Amino acid sequence: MRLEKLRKIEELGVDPWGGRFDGHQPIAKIRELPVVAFDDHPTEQVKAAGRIIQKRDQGKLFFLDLWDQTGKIQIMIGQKQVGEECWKLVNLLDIGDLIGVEGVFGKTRKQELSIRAEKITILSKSLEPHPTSYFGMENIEFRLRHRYLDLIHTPETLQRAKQRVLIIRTIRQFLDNQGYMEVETPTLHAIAGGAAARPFTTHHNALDIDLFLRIALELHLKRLLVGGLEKVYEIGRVFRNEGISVKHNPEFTMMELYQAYGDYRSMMELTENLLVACVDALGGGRVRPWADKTIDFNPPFQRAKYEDLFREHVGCDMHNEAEVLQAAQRMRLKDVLTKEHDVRVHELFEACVEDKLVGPVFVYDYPAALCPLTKRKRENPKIAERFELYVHGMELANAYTELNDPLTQEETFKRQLAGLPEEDSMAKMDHDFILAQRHGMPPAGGLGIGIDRLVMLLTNTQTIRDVILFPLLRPEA
RNA sequence: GCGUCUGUAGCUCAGCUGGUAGAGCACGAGACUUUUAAUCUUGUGGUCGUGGGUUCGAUCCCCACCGGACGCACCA
Repeated sequence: MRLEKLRKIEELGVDPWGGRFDGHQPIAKIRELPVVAFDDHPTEQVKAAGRIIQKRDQGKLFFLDLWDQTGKIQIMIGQKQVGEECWKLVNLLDIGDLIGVEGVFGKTRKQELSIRAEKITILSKSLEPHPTSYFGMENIEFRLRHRYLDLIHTPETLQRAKQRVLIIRTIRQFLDNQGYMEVETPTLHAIAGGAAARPFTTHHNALDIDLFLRIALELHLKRLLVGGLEKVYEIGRVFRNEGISVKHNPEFTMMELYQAYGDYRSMMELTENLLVACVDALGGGRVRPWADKTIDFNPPFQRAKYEDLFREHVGCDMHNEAEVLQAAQRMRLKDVLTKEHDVRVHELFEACVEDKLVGPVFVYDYPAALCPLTKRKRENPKIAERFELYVHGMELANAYTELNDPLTQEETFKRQLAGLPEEDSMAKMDHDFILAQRHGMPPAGGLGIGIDRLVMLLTNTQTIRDVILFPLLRPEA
């Protein structure tokens, strides 16, 4: 059917696939121009390009709704006004086609801002019918598999995509202004370290070696600290070969930064300032909606010691091994007996505390065994100088005072390796990294933020797949 | 991986104690130079996710498989 029209357009001597179309204005800008009713003979010449999303055929007069990234506007096309050749073309237009319009800006008798077309240029024919604009796209799978249509026909999807860009741009500006240097480190790793996650495996043919897609940015950025890049960050994709959920996509975007001569306290300040900058950049105030609740981003954020939260919600002292074991058994945690104390502690924390954290709240001072890359407190080596920022039960940021002592680092790597399948261990022995550290790594604060989750929280989006344009889906049969 | 729900026209959805399907929009034809979910007349459009089974007969019941949603598990 549409192929038939395509042929007819070609018979008119017109290229249905268009070409360069210069000098058009964004529709939103056109709508801001001073407006005169068509009956009062406006003279404002405008030029727009976009997609036809609706058509109202009035015989010798056509009304189209033209849509571009910035907005939509009505196009009025009269047979007498555009001439015979153009009129033939207009009759071959469908919803979904891309066109260029040149004409006069004004408003109709019904007060609708419009462009009265003098010339129509077809820029591309749509051979497939588009979803109807009124009913939109309800089927989630259909939207995800046809994100290009979702962006056109679901305003919120485009809105979120734009907000994501704005958030990332704000982070870059914020960090660049503070003298941070943005770098790119490898995504192909020989050892997938820096976090506890199963990596994706791939193979390099020429070298005939297996490689892993990175699960974190950490270890290369720290090598750069050794190399004298004192304030460094990267925003990049990481890959974890694990389950998919409303909070997890196999590939997601991390921002990690490192500041020489800082610690986790300086990271706390920075995190707070950075988030507030993002919130302010989006507009709409610092108290933001989240499902049927709200999130208050007004600083200072709450600060809570891990140990205190543990006592409050689990009901015992996290250092008391016997009580912790009892609590773990009471909660029916799996394999309690085979796990070491700190692991039990954290499983209890996740089971009893996490969901109760409304936040934003900095939870700080973690059991050391959970944190092989973190500096221990000088006065208490069982505690690591780490915090996580929680918002409505979601981990949004993670920061350490970085461990810069290569001897301790080697020990924590070894200790983590003992008795654990390597892929389950956060610390994979990485001699090359330790060698770098042995050349003198500055004391530093480090911070990681899950960008996708940040976008979720700031845009009131309850599922990660709606802040990622193309989330992973199983291919259709 | 387990459990619950789900898959009908391009889109949004009806339907049926089991008798091989309907609407709106979109698309085609016709009328209309101020419509805006345009309207009016009329027409086209479906392997009812796939494959088996039960049945005289399956979109409907049963089984398996393939997608998807949610929950649990996994994931600091």
